[in-house]
This record gives sequence, C-alpha cells and structure tokens, in this order.
Amino acid sequence: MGRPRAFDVDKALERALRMFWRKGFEGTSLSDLTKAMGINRPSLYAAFGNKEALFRKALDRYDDGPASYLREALDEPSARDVVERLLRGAAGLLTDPRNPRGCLMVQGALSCGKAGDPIRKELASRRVAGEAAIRRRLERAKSDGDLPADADPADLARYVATVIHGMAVQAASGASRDDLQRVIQTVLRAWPE
Amino acid sequence: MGRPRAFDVDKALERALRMFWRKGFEGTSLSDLTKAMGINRPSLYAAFGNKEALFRKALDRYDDGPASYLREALDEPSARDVVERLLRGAAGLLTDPRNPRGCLMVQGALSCGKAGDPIRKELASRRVAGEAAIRRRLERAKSDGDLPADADPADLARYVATVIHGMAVQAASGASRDDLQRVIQTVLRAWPE
DNA sequence: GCATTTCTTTACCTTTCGGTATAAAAGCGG
DNA sequence: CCGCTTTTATACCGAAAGGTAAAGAAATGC
Repeated sequence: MGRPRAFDVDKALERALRMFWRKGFEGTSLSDLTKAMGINRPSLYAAFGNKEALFRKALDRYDDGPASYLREALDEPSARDVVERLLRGAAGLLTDPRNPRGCLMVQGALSCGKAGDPIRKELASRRVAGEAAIRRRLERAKSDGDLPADADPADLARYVATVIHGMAVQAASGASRDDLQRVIQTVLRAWPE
Repeated sequence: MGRPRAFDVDKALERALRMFWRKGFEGTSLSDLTKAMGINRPSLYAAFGNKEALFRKALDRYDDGPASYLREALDEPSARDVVERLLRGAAGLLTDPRNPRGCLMVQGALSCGKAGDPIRKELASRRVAGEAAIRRRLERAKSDGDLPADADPADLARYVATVIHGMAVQAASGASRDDLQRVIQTVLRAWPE
C-alpha cells in the first residue's frame, strides 16, 4: 500500500558500500552517497536510517559478499589450506580491479573524529572477531594433529591476521596482486608443518 | 623585530602531531588543533600555513622522532638484527602508553574524501619509500653473504613491511605490546638464515 | 472516484568546516 | 616617545556538513 519505491534498495546499498569502501566513513559525504545511489536525501533516510546505519548495512553486505572468503576459508580441510585460502582470498579481494583498493574493514575508519567513533570501534571489534575465528579453527586443527605440538594456535592466528591486515595497507599503498602473491609465498614457505 | 611569539612553535607542533596521530587528518578539525595547541586560528595559519601544511610538518616530526627507529634499525650489522630491531621498534612505538595507539603513517589518512587526497598519497608514498629502504638494506645484506643465496631481498622487504603495517592495524584494534611481541616471535622463528 | 498511505522532490534547517579581515597589543630601532 | 613591524584576539566569511519539514505524485482499498 502507498506509493511504491522507485529505486532498488539492493542496488543502492551496493553503491553505498562501494563509496564507503573507497572513501571511508568520514570521507564519504551524504552528497557523495545520494549521487552514487541515484536517490535523494529523504529517500536515503527513509530506507536506511542515517549515515551510520547505512554504513553498518553496507558493512554487513561486505561481510556476506566480498569478504565471505573468510568464512569459506575456514572450511578447508587442513590448517595450511585454511591459511593459504585465507591469504589468497585476501589478495584477490584487495586487488580485484573491479573493487576499490583495500579493505573496508581496515580503511573504513581506522582513525577518525568523534562522529565516526562508533564505527571505528565496530570495525576494530569485527577485526578482532575475525582473528578469533581463525584461532578457533587452528585450535581444532591442532587437536586434529594438523599442527605441530609446539605450535600455538592463538599466536599463529594473530600472525595470520596481522599479515592480512598488512596486506590491506599494502593494497591501499598501491601494491599489485603479484606483490601480494609474493608476500603469501614468503609466509607459506615458513609455515610450520 | 615586531611583537614576539607568545607560544613555543615546537611544543605546538608536537601537540598537533599527537592530535593528527589520534584522529587522522580528516578526523582532526581546526578547532581540535587550536584547542590542543593552545593558540588561536590566525596564529596557526601564520606559523604553519594551513591544515595540510601543518600535517606535513607534523609528519616530518614523526619521522624524525617517534618513527626514527626505522632509520636506526637499518644500521644494525646483520639482516636478522635489522629485521628484529625494525619489528621491536614498531611494537614499541605502536603500543607506547604515552603515545596515541597505532601509526600516523598508516592511520593518518588510509582512505578519505578528496580534501585529504594529497595527504593520503603522501602517506602511501612514504610507506613505499620505507619498504624500499628496507629492500636496499637487505640487498646489501645479501651481497655481504648475510642472507641465503636463494633469498629475494625485495620479497623479504615487502614481507617485513607488510608485517609492520599489519601490526599498526592490530595496535589500532587494541592489541597489547605482548600481542605484538608474539607476532614478532612468530616472524623471527621462520626467518631464513 | 475518493481517501489513505507511502514515497519523491524541493527547499530549508542548524552546526561545523577551513580560512581570513581587522584592529588592538607588544616589542624593536630611533 | 614615536613610528614600524609582527603577533595577538575577536569576529566574521562562504561553503559544506548531516539531517528534516512540507508539499506534490503514485499506488492501494473502499
């Protein structure tokens, strides 16, 4: 009932996501958003709440779309395969020419003024949650005998998360896909097995 | 000649640095700056130019102060010592309780709107320059026989830079000094020698 | 056909942004 | 004490920020 929506909510959200991905939460203005989404301001507010709520919805979409490789990687059979798929997935995402460079979860709001602080904290806590998921997977791997007895799953997970986040910064600095592949080689060559 | 300055330029710059460090270039407003520096707006403009010029001066100060461990590390005698000192210096800087969390060169402007774009590019190019400095040092190490014959200095430098940038993100996510030390252990255990 | 509901459009709101004009104040050389 | 210079403090600028009020347009139910 009532006048039907003239725009596709999903397409609009996708465009908002890409804008936030490129410019970050603080760097993206409402005018940037409405222009990219092809709608005007009141439509945005009616459909998504406000800028912060829109960012959170875009973030969920990021998790379920471009960043879904993370969860998929955890299903790999061996610890080494998990880590390799994690790293290759990150490299692919970070340097996909169809995407903005870098990672929304890192560059969306790494530091900012107080208006963006809730988003900054949200991103930080999602990064921590991602590392925890890797750690749990490596703990399972260890009890499967899939990691050496002297390996520490928490330390390895932190290390892998650090490399992934570092790759995100490298991508933002202009690193190519090949650059990141070489980083992965270096990591995997030294992986404990 | 003329009325003497009522504030210490150096102290003011230090306070601006710390503000930018905490909130990033875009997240720091002129009001944040003048309040932290204890001066009013026209004094800031007279002494430092504008917001962007002030950021660049703060960045130089960061390089020469908190981040000077980078150049010092390159003077270590062996490749392994260079890398260890690089990583330990980064961990110390990133989690020094007297400093804002994280790294100005990473979180100062990882992504932003078009007003901050020159700063974003400047930071990216300084990060690239840092990696190049490490690469040159490792090339020298290799010709000194200080690295295995099959080691690739460019790949190792990229890897080390990636870990350092990743540690910067980890620090921004709340990682403790001990967390970062464990990452360093993991890196060093696998270092080729 | 008409009332109701919801969305779209336009125009506007307040606050804050980065940056500056202006004039008073504080030092110097004479 | 008087110019001359430079820095202070206050007050202001236009633009852009995030967000909203109000009226017109398109669908449904009766």
